[in-house]
This record gives sequence, C-alpha cells and structure tokens, in this order.
Amino acid sequence: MIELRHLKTLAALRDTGSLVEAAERVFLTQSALSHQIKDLEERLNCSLFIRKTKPICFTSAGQRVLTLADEVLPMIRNAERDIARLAGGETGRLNMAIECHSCFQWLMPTIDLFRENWPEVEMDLSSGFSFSPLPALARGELDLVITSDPQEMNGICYEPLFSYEVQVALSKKHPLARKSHIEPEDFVEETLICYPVDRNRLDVFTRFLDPADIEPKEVRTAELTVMMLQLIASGRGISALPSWALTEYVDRDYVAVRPLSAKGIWTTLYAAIRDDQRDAEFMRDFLTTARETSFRNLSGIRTAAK
Amino acid sequence: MIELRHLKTLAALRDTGSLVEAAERVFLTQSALSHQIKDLEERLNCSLFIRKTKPICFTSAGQRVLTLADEVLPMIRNAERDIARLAGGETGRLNMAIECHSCFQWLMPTIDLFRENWPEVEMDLSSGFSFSPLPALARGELDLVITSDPQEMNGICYEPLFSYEVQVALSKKHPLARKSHIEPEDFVEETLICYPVDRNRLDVFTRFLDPADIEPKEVRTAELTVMMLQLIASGRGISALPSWALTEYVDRDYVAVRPLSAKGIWTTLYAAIRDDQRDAEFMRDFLTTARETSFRNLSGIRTAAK
DNA sequence: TACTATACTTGAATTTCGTTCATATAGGAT
DNA sequence: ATCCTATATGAACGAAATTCAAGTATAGTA
Repeated sequence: MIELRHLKTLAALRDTGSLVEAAERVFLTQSALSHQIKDLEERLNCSLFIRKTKPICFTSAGQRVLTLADEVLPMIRNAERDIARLAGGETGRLNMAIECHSCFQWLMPTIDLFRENWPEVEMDLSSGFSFSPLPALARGELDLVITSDPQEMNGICYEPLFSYEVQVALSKKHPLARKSHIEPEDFVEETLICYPVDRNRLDVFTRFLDPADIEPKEVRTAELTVMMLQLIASGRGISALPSWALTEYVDRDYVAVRPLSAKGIWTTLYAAIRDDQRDAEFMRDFLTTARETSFRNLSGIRTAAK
Repeated sequence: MIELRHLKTLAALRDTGSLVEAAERVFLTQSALSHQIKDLEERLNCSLFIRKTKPICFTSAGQRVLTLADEVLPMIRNAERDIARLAGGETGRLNMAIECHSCFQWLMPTIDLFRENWPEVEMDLSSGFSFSPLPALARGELDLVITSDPQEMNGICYEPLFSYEVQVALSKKHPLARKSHIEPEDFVEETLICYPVDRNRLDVFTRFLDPADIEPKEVRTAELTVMMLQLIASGRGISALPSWALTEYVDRDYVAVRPLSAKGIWTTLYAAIRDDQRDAEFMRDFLTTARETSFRNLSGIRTAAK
C-alpha cells in the first residue's frame, strides 16, 4: 500500500516546502509527484496536506506518514550500508583534498558520519594544496578532490554533489547594498577579495566579469573565509562566495549579500574521483553521505543533475 | 533501492521455507519471486540465500534484510492502521459468531490484538449458535460469521481467511494408523465423531464420504474439540478436523493424524460479513489482523484466493 | 484591471518495470 | 532410468509510474 517512494516524497516535500523542489530532490518531475501524492491520498482515502498554504501544512494523516518516514528511511539507509559493507569489503583509502576552505562546513560532519560507518576506511584530508591536486588524484596519491570546475581528464570522473548560488558579500553600509542585485559594471570601483587561486578558476571572473570585459579596481586574496568576511565587514572590499558559506554571517547580521545579476549565478560542486574507485561501495556511500549531510546542514542549495 | 515488496518477499520466504509457498503468501507466481530476488541480489551485488538447501539458509546479507523487514514491516502496518483510523472513524460494532469451536485458537489472539488497536469498536462473540447465524447476520444482529461453507445470500459476502487441510485424527494404536492416508472405504467399520451440525455442512461427508456413497458404522457428536480428542485417544472413534486444530495434540503425541485420500482434502475458512460493512476501515483491519494472526500461530495453513 | 510569475492539477501519451506464461534445468526419490 | 518437485530463465505482456503538454489558480506588480 504505502511505498518507500511515498515516504521519500513526503519527506522531501516537508524539507523543501514545495512540490517543485521536492520533485527535484527525488529526481522526478513535479507532475509525477502530484500524481503520486494524489494516488496515495485516494488509496488511504484521506488528504495528506493542505494545498495552497505558504508554509506547507500537513494533515494529521500526513504527519503520521512523516513520522513513519523518519523512522523507516534511516533504517533502510543503514541496512543498505551494512549490506554494501558485507558485499564490497570494509576497507579502502580515502585521501581527500579541497580547494575551497568553506567546504569544511559540510565536509567535517560528513567525514564524522562516514567514519562511524566505515571505521576501516583510512581517511586523510589535505587543504590549501600548493600544487594542483588533479594530477595527484590521477597518480593515485589522492582519492577524491572537491572542486567546482571539472576539467576533462583521463581516468577521472566527476560526481555532482549539489548546486549553489554564488553571491556577493558586502558591508551593510556599502552603497551597492542598496541594489537588489549586482551587475558587472558595479565592480569597476571595487576591491574584490578572493581565494588565492588562478582567476580563471573563479566563477566571478569566468562567468560574470570576463564576459562583460570588466576588471575590478583591485584584487586581493585571503586564504580563509573568516578573514575575507572581516575585510568585507570593515568595508575593505567585496567578495563572491557560495551562498551557504555566507548564511551564518547574514544570520548574525554581520554582512549583506546580493545575487550576481538578476537571475543569479549558479554553480555545481563536484567530487572528482578516479574511475577505478567509482564503483567501490565505500566511495558510493561517501558521496551519498556527503549529499545527505549537505542538504541537511546547508540552506539554499539544490540537487545537481549529472 | 530496496523496496517494501522485497522485504515482504524475503520474510515470506523465511516463514514458508520455499519460493512456491512464499509466492502464494504474497499473491504472486513463483517465477515473479525468482526474478524479483535475482534482481535485488544483483542490485545489492551479493546473494541473499543459499539455494538448494532444505531448511532454507540465508546469507548474512539475507539475514540483514530480514532483520530490516522485521523492524520496518510492522511499522508500516501500524502507520497504515493509524491512518485508517484517522480516515475512517474509530468506532464501529463487531458482533461475531463462530460455528466451529476450534476457531478459538486463532480468534482469541486476533481479538486481543484488534482490541488494542481499535479500543472504540464494540465487540462481542457468541459461539455454538443454536439458531442459524446467517439470517442474524443479514438482519444486522451479527456482523461477522466464521464459516467454511459459503452460501450465496443477498447482502452477504465472504472474505477468505486461509485454507487448511481436513485430516483424520485417530488413536495411535488404531489399525488405520498404519496407512499413509485414509480412503472412504476405511470408514465403514468406524465410529465418526463430529460437531453437532447438519451433516451436509461437514466436508467429510460432502466432499469425501457422500461422493463415494459410504456411510460410517456410527456417527456421534461432541461440542468441544478437547472432548473429541479424548474419545479419539481412547479409541472410541475417529474424527475429521482441521489440521491446525490437531497439531498441538500431535506434538504431545496424543493422537495420530492422516490425510483424507492421497492428495488430501482442503477447505477454506471465510468471514461472512454484510456488504455495507465490507469497506469499513475497522472491518478491513480486522480481517487483515485475523489472517496475520492465523499465519503466525497456525501451522500447515495456506493463503486462500478469493 | 490586466499582466506576469509561480505553483499546482489534470488527462493523455509513453516508457519503464514487474509479472505471467511457457519452458528449461537440477536434485531427490522410487 | 523416470518421475516429481523446486527453482531458474527468456520472451511477451500488461499495468503502473512518469513525462509531456495544457490548463487552472493565486499573488504580486505595473
């Protein structure tokens, strides 16, 4: 009667608040979910949520299904992982590298959770690679690299984790804070603060400033996100960062954020891995855990299609 | 990945011990289960049970799936019942009557379980109806009658509960106990003990003795199953009873049992209910509970198709 | 008041997936 | 051997879930 698919859908509906986003989460169309829920409702012969309410509101039957989902889905997940361990061996190596420091925010909880479930997998994490991590990945010194610009390379594949918006962080008193969104021209008189990496690996340049042929007045670098935000808050410059890395500062009313252009610039974050580890059970589970953890902890992110 | 369907199948496989019977339990063909399991196995990429072993033997992965099933399926069941209560109202009336006293064996636990879940439903049970219960059911004095011979009647429908074999119980020292099965002719010199009901409502007569035009030497009646067994054990007669009513006496080595004819005589037990209560949520749940309880407590019974 | 955007619903078309049917294979018993 | 029972397999079918293409509804905006 009730199927796991229904539980996943309802949970996604609660987590996202809308059919459109829920559909994206479960990799279906919004129409499919509409049919699916309608079908379930008439099989249970009662409605599950009140339509046309902004903060989506579940009926008591809907809530009952949700508590069921919260009980059952983790159990299924755990069993699948246990079986994966039984089937695919418990050990492996997972040396990771990240290019962007803000990734710690979701990577740390991910690693913690993963280590609990795969105690035998040897893990290591190196950040701020002075050298380019991709060749090291290909050579087998690294096993996974978090990156937002996939570069075609033999033996390497990219597993999408999630998509996010790149937003401008600026002082609340900054004149540009009065605009609803930032245009390329707005940068000509600004100091842009960014991570110390090659500029053609930064979306602000490749997808925003370069196409408009605009150059900021000055570019300066900072290694750590916190440092950047100090500079920004004190009006020493502006920066383009993942929206999820900024929410905590916005919540504390420390800085203001604005989208790049009217529609905003969206990127997706990938895990680069070697083809030969692609089907390893521990690797598959790491990726799933990373996605789960991110969706749980980060706001404003979306599913990334392959 | 794993679906509820898989959990149900695996649990049925464990409970019945063979694909053929498991298939019957979940109302599918044996072929379907074979495909289904094979499919799951390659998706999990590990086998779930060792084939060609008499007492079916699960791998550790298979056992993991089974523990998952044992955790999850009852939760689903409970949630569905909760929602049924929310949707269909919590109250109702359920006056029951049974014709055969041995039914207490599965009916009592069923009633106990049901009462826990539907405290608001008013229940009553009358046994040994002196009058015919079916008209009382039609009139609305009764709501459910347990019977093994459905008689077409307006406004009444029959919900199959389970099928069982009618077997001959006889003293272990009885000469007929040496035979592997009993033929109609074997009755000509025997005393047959049966419940005090019309003889054309008893399968021994309608489906076994009458077609062969055989009459037992003597027919005597007893109200209670225990009484019958005392008579049988002391060699005062033989009787034809549901196999599940006899297992406890066989286990205690109190009597012997033999099938009627080589293939055995199978009957199915029905719940007769009024059409107007057929779709009541509490009624549906009662029937499901009865089936579940029977399969759990009774041995040698099988699913009954409508 | 009309316009535009957003969110959901609906029916029909379509694809996918599970099931059945018919048949093959393998053990175990006689 | 052979029969019998249990499981496996491939092809064909059918039902069910999903997508596609429109349609309705509501809120925000000019």
